[in-house]
Amino acid sequence: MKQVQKLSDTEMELMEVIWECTPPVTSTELLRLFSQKGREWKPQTISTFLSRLVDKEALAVTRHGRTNQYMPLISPKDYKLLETQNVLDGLYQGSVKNLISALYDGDKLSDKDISELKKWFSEK
Amino acid sequence: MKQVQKLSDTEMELMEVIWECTPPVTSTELLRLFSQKGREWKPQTISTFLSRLVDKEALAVTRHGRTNQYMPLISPKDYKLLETQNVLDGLYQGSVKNLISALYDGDKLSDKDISELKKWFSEK
DNA sequence: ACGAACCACTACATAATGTAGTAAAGTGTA
DNA sequence: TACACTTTACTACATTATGTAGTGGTTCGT
Repeated sequence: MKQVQKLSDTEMELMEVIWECTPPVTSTELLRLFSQKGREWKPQTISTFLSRLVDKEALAVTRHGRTNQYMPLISPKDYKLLETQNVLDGLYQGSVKNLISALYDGDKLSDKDISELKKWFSEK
Repeated sequence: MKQVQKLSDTEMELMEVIWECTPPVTSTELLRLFSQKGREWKPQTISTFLSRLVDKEALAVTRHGRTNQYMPLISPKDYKLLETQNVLDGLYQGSVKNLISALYDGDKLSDKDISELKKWFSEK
C-alpha cells in the first residue's frame, strides 16, 4: 500500500469519481462526468488536479498518443484506512478501544451501533 | 458543545498544554511551560496563537489588569470527538460498524484490539 | 509620571488550494 | 505533408492557512 499524501477536498471529490470508473480514465471523460454533475471545469483545471494527484502518488499516468490515461494507485478502502489510522494514532494512541469508549462516553454510539457491533464482535 | 474550527498542528500542541493546566492560564505561564519543553517562542508568538485560538472559539479570554487569562471553551474529549465524528461521517457514512469492519478488513485490528473490544462490548 | 510588562495590530515568508491562461506536442485529415 | 485541433505541460495568480515575530500602545506598580 502507498503512503499517498493527504488529499484536499476537491482532490478527494475527483478521486471519488475516478474510483467509480473502470480504469483507466482520461481527463476528457472526467470532464464530462463532472459536467453531468453540474461541476463545470475548464479542461486545464481537471488536468492540473490530475497532475497533482499524480504528484501525490494517488494516480499513475500513462500516455496513449495525445491522451493521458490515469489509474488509481490506491483504493478508496486503503486511502480511508490511512486517514483512519492517522486519527487513531493522533487522537487515541492508536487504540481502537480508546476510540470506541470515547464515542461511547460522548454519547455518540447509538443503541443501533452498539447492537450491530455486539453482534459483529460475537461473530469474530 | 462548540463547533470549534479545525486546529492546526501547532495550535493543537498549545491546546494540549493548556488542557493540562488548571484554567485560566496566561501567556507568560505558557511561555514558561513551553520553554521547559525546549520550545522557545517569542512572547508575541504565543500571543498570536492564543488570539487565533480565541478566533477559532477554542479559548475564551478575559482581561485582568494588563494580563489576559485564557480558558478552554472545549475539552480535549469533545474536540477529539468532533474530529472523530468528521472522519466517521466523511469516510464511513457515520457508521461505526463500517469503520470497524474497514479496520478489520484492512488487517488493522490486532488480536489484542479484538479481544479488548469483545470484552468491552460484552459488558454493555 | 515613568519604566516595565503585556497585548493588539500588522507584517511577512512559505505552503496549500482552487482556478485557469499559454504554448507546445501529437494526430487525423485535406 | 502541412495544418487544424485536441490535449497536455508549464506557468500564473489570487486566496487562505500557518508559523513566526516586530512595533507601538496600554496599564500597573512605584
